Amino acid sequence: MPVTLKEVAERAGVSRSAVSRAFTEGASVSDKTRRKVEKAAAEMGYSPNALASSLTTGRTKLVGLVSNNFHNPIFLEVFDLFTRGLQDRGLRPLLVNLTDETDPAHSLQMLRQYSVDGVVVASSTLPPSFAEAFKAAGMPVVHSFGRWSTSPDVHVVGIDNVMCGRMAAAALLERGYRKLAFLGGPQSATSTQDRLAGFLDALSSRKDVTITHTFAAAYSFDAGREEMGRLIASGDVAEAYFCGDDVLSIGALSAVRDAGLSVPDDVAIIGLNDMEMAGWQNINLTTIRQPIREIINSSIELVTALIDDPTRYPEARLFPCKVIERGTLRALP
Amino acid sequence: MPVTLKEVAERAGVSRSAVSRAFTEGASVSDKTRRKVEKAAAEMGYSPNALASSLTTGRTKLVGLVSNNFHNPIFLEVFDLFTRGLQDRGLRPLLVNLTDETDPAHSLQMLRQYSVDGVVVASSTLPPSFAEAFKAAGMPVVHSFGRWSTSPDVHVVGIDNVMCGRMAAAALLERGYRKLAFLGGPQSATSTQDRLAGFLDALSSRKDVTITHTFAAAYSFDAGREEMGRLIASGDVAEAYFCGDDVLSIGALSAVRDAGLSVPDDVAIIGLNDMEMAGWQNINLTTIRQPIREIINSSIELVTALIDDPTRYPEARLFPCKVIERGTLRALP
DNA sequence: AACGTCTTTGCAACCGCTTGCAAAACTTGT
DNA sequence: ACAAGTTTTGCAAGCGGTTGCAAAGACGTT
Repeated sequence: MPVTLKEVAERAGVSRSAVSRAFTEGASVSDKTRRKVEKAAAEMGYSPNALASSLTTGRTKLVGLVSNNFHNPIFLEVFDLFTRGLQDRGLRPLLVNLTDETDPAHSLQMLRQYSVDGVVVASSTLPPSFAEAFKAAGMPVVHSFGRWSTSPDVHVVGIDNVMCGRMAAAALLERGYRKLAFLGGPQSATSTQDRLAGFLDALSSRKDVTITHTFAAAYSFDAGREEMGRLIASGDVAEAYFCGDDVLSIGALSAVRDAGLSVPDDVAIIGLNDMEMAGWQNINLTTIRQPIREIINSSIELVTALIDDPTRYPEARLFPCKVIERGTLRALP
Repeated sequence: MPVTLKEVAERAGVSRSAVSRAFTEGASVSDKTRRKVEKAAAEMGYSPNALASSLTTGRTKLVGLVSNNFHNPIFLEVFDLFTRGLQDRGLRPLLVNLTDETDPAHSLQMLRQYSVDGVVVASSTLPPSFAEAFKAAGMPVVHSFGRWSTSPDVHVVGIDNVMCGRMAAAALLERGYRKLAFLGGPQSATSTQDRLAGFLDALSSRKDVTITHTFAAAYSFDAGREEMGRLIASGDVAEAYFCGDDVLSIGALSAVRDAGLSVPDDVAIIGLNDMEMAGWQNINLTTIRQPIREIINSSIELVTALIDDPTRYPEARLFPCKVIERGTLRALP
């Protein structure tokens, strides 16, 4: 049904190679034949079949965009930035939803079947084994929002979660809070573990502060609300909470207010991410901003570089976070 | 680099056709050779190149998922459901982000280059011309969340927006509100136009109600907040608002509360969509539920049917909506 | 053992495009 | 007008598969 190279060639009165060359950047064609070809192509509405050409060039311009975060609103922003960034560079995102998937084998196979040029794993909750499996299969991979390490196995772009934990601790201390707690996301997520580790580490030498920690079942409103509800019901409420993520914080906030407690007077909360919603006037969450735009641009840049040079030595790119002052912590003294 | 059919054939000691057949459902192969092939394939880690086979079969199992709604949180749910639904049927979503894109030509070309088997346009704000352009190019298309019509040009799956407008009007009337208003999304969106039309129509015969309407610049929190802020500042506030969408409603709610007015006593609001957030305790928005899960499943089912039979006559599939009672309208008398 | 029938197999052409290579067509210089 | 050099061109093979067709095999009858 669609027009092929051969038909254009016939119409333009040139060989198939000529047509192919007219559509390939930097190929050797005279202006004259290029024009003939372009004219014929335009008349017939021809555009080259990217899949067929991938067969010989070995490039599909397809990039696997793999994630399992389809319930945290910040990921809508993530998908927006990724898809546009990729499109701008002529790459096409093949979206892979890994919700409920525990074994990389299946997704690996499908990414292979479609010979993607590269893969971006965008998730802070997916175990590193996914990115590693893709890499082991020989694909250029970057794990965005993955765990930092000094000698990473795969390329990682994200933030230093340990540092964020420290930063949260410092912010709470500075403001005079002494009875502190960490309300984390899923305990299995590396991001949760690291944030907690940093938080605890920063406070370890302080004899005057008490610290507790618990985990919510997921990075979601309901999980945050439920966990905070449980804490309140148990009677053991801290002065200030570092919540593992904004959406969790917002759930926690809801539970706090439902219990008739006020924020930040009775309970203070600092989140992490700075998703759009955190700035909404009716939420107004103090939080640690994760520079997702930079992370994503860097990830895209890295994956394209990796496609050109697959032997690059794995690196970790970290971006600095900062506290965004809003209404759920009291002001600095 | 990856293993090819030929290598497997050599290892298994059979012809290339035999290998191909061993991997094709319903092909004629004896158990004996199938086993030989499977063994060799497993040992070598072979999986067939979907792109190469698409060349002869004419099927890529790629489906274009086209949208421009990357700022309305409900679309994260939409993407989740679409990607999983497609994956479950062995189809791969090729995501196309149309933000800032006004001309279908560009996306059309890329969908053609990748010879997608079908296209789903998921948007209530994209003009019908996109879906129509894809269809005109000969692709099976369904427009999810598109405008209903008795004789649609392309297949449409969604809700009856006019009916929703009527439903909102009825809900407000029933509860005794008489000074009503519509706060719509972008005026250019067909969904906005239809919701308004239904709303006005249902109230047209009522001499005892007053109706006004305005439009927000986008389906977003900020736009809703800003528009409602403007209305409040102008002094002309209605008793009850039908907002074109939940996220708009939540923005409006924020403006109302900031102005020191109470909901639903001073100002009542009913939204549309019933996104997850509408149910959050700190938002608790009365709204009209749009059954997105059904819409999406039906869309997927329709697009696959369309792939099998591209001549199907365009149909519109509408799903019923219903009012979800929460806290932003007063109770029924 | 010879026959007919049904299943399985391999050959070879093809899907739409790219590309190394050698021939053809231009330039340029003399 | 010719040689030498530089572009530009087409041929043909190949990318990794599929598939129509005819030959080969398996099987059951007689």
